Amino acid sequence: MSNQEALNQYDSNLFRTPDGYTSDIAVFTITSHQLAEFTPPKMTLKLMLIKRALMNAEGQTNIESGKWALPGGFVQDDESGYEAAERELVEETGVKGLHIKHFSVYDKPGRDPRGWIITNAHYAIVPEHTLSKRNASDDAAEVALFSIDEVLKLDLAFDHRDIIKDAIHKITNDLLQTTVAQNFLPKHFTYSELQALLLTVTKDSSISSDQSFARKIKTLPFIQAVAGSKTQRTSKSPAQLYEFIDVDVVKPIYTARY
Amino acid sequence: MSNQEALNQYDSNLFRTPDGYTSDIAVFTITSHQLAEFTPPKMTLKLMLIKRALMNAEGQTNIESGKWALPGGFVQDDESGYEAAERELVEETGVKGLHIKHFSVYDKPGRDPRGWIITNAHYAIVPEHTLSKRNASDDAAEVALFSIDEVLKLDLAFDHRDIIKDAIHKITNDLLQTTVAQNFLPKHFTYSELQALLLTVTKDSSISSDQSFARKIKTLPFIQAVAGSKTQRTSKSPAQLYEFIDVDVVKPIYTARY
DNA sequence: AGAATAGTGTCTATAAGACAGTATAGT
DNA sequence: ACTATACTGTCTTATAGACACTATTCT
Repeated sequence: MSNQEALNQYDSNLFRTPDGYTSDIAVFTITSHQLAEFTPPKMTLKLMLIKRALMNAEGQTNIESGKWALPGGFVQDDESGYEAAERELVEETGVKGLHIKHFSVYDKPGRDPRGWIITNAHYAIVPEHTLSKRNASDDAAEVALFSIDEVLKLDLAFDHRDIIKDAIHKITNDLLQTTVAQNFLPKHFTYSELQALLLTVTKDSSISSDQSFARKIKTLPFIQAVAGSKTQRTSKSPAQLYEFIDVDVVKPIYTARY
Repeated sequence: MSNQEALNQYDSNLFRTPDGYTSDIAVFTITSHQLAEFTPPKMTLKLMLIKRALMNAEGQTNIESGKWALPGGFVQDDESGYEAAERELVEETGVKGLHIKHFSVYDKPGRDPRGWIITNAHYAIVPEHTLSKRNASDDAAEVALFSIDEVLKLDLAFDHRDIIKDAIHKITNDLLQTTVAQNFLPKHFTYSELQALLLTVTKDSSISSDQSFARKIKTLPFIQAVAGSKTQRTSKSPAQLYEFIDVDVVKPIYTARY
C-alpha cells in the first residue's frame, strides 16, 4: 500500500491540535559603559523586554496588556519557529539579531489563557549599537532594557518569568562553555574587552585577574592574535587584538585538557 | 479594559494553527558486554528505533510504514510535550526512561506529508536491563537497537535522520560536559565502569589510560567514594565503588579549574 | 604460579596563579 | 612626572601523564 493511500486515510481531527504556535525571543545585549577615554569598558548583561500595548495591530484589546513580556508572536504560513523568531525580532524591536538560538519549548496546557498555545523560546544576542535605533511598534507600547537583577522583579506576562529564568541560566552557561561570546564583541577585540564580558557572568579569579587573563588568552585554542593589529581604544598603551577561530569546543568535565 | 474582554475578542483563526503536535524520543542505551566473569564491561552506545507498522492502532494504513523511526506520537489533551514523550516511550517500547530531556524542535513546513506537524525531540537514557522486556506494540512492527555507526545507514522515516544526528551530537556532548552519565550506570559504580562508558564517546588518553583515570576519579568534585564499599564484579581484586553527588557542574572553556 | 584488574610511588614536564616589575603613551 | 592599562619575569605550587611497581584474589 502506498504512502499516498495512507495519507488519504489520515484524519487530522483524530488528535487534539494546538490553538497556536508562537516564538518568543529573549534578546540579550551587553551595555558597555566606557567611563573615560583609554579605559576598558564596564559591561552589564541586559535583557530587552516590551510592554504589551493596550490594543494590538488589528485594533483589538490585547491580552496581558500593560505587562512586560518577551517580544514574540505567532509563527506564520510556511515559516519555522526559528524563522518566525528572526522576523518578530525585526518587527517588534527594529533589531536584527546576530545570533539566535532555540533553547526550549513551553507547551503546558493553561500557560496561555487563549488556548493551547505552544511557544518556542529563543535567545538572541544583539550588539548594543544596533539597539540604539530600537522602537516600539505594533503590539509593543514600549521597549526597554533591564539588568538581570531588575528583570525578575517586574510584572511579567504569561509564563515569561519561567522562560526568562531559563534563558538567563542558558546564556550564562553558553557564554562560559561555548564561543558565543564572540557575538557580543567586535570581530577584533582586546583581552580586556573579552574579560569585561565574561565578568558579567562569572567571578572566577583566573578571569578577574588582569595578568592571568592576559596570559591565558594567548593559550586558548579557539582564539588567535591578529598579527600586527593593535588598538588604543582601551588604553593609551596599544593593546593586541584577538579574534575567535571557529572550532567546536568541547571541554569534558572528566579531563583537564581541551 | 479587562483581560477577560480581550480574551473574548481574540480570534484563534487569525493565525495559521499547526495540524499536529508530536513528541519523538531518541532512546539511548549502553549495551554492556561482560566478556567473562571478573572483567570490566565493554560498552557500546546504541539507539533504539521502531519499524513503523503497516497499520496503525485504528486499523488504518500507516504513513511511512516499513521505515525505521524514532518512537513518538501525538501530544494528547492536557499533556505537555514532555509528558507525551514519557507516555509514548512506555506505550511504544514498554520502557520507562531514566532521564528524558528535550533538546530541539522540528517544525519546518513540509517535514511531514500529513500537514504542518511540529515535533519535539527528546533524548532518553534507559538502562539496558529494562530494555530486555521491550516489545513491539500499536504502531511498531519491530523494535531494535542500532549502534551509532549503523543507524545512519538505515532507511529512516520523515526527517528522523536529521533528528538522530542532532541527538547523537547532543548526548555525546552531554555525556562529557554534564553528569548525565550517571543515568547509564548503577548508583554505585567502579572507575572502570565509568571509564568504559566514557570511552563510547571519546578517545582522550587521560580517560583511556587505566592508571590516569583511576587517579582522576578521586579528584572529581562531583564524584565521591562510597566509604567501605567494594565490588568484585569487574575484577577478582575488589574495586572501590563511587557515586555521583548532585552539583551543577559548569566548566568554563576559559579557565582550567572547576 | 599465573592471569587479570585495581591500584600506588615516583618522576618529569607543563600549567596555574600570585607577586613584582617593565613598557607604552597620552595628559 | 604622573597615571592607567598592557603586558612580561620569575617563583611556587599543583596537576597531568607516563612508567614502573605492588596488591588482591580466583583459577
